[in-house]
Amino acid sequence: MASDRLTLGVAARLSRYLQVLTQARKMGKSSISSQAISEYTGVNPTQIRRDLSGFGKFGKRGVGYDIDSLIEQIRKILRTSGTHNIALFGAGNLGQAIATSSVFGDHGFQISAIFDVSPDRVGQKVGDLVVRHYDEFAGVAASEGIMVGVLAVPGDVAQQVADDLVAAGVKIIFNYSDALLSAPSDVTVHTSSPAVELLYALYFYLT
Amino acid sequence: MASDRLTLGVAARLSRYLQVLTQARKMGKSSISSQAISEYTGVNPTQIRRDLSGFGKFGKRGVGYDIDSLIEQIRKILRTSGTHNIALFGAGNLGQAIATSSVFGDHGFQISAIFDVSPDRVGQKVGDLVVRHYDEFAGVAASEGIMVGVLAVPGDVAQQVADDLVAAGVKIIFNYSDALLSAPSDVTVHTSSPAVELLYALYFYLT
DNA sequence: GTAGCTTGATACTCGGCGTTACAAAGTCGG
DNA sequence: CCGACTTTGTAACGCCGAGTATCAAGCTAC
Repeated sequence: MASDRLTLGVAARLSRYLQVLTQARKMGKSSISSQAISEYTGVNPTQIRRDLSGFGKFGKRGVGYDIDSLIEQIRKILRTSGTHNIALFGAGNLGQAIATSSVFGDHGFQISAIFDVSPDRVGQKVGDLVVRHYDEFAGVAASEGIMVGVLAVPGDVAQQVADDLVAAGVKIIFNYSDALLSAPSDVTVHTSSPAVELLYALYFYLT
Repeated sequence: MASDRLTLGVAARLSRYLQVLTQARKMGKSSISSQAISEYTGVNPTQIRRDLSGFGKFGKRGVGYDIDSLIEQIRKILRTSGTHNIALFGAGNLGQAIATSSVFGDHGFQISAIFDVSPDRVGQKVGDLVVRHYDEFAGVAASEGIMVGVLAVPGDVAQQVADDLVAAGVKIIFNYSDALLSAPSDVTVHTSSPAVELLYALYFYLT
């Protein structure tokens, strides 16, 4: 079994290819060249071909890569082929935006529950789901085996929620709040920080 | 003039340090060690010290770095000290979430206008701003010198808005929609793709 | 069949980053 | 005042990822 862990760089690039492929498919394309992927990702075309050819011969010379089959192949490589249940915390503006967007669904992540504490929001429908009270989370986590939690809560309660998630066995926390979160080392915390990315982009524009 | 462009890696890390420092300051801390920054960013402490010491001696041995002055120094290095005006497009759930959040403001980005096309939203107040009609954008861009545009619009109109931004001289586009955007090479397009980042995190958890 | 793409593969180089090690400078407790 | 401890600043070394250049093989189209 060639379960050699991919390097960070390869895994990151494969994920990005996946995004481009998913969108290209939505736009009705059926095949795409490494050159075209390069234009959308900024990754060198040779690098792209090397990344892909390391796992098999997915492309057709003179044509490019078949989008549907390439998506499937990359999903296999990343071991994320199936559907993954995720839980969303916070049904405010941000939570609603996430719940009604297709960004997660397009990549095999199904939001299986939304939690909030506000009585105004609990019981309301957001997308296809009904917002449940935060107290119900422990039970849901146990029965559905939630591994990923998405935090769309205010920064001052984010750590508290994160602690509860860790206690319930969640292994990946996606943090949309601006708080810095502490978690055990076996839990992956990813904090979304648009302003930081913006600073970074701005620097390269200014110089 | 030492306008040597920083390498990609250094600029990216400095931006992340800035996020940690900003949050640490909010939590009332006044100084921080490279070790502590490392725990939040995952960057090697030696690497952090090397990044910083390349520009001057900012720390105190035995103590750490003074947070306020380090933030100022990094801002200087990144040439992003001042306040930057950005324009937000789309006043739906996502747009409102962005407008009322402090993530951009904390890093010197001031949202100076919000645009939408829906009559229901135009004229409404979001945060401190009144939503303006999208048609007004060209005029605002000319008078305020907007360089950064944030797209919180549906995917099917994102490219159209992006084209208008390019025409108005915007140089950095931050795309929250799931569409792939085409733009001239002198315009930086950054697409937020949480699902991709999630896939990436999931891969490393599964293996 | 020929011209023109595009993939697949190899060799080479360069640079970023982790690692290790250590001196210098500060804090803290007695 | 002294000694233990912490933390920065700096240098040396080596690995590995990624860009570059180059070429053969295979597919399409005319």
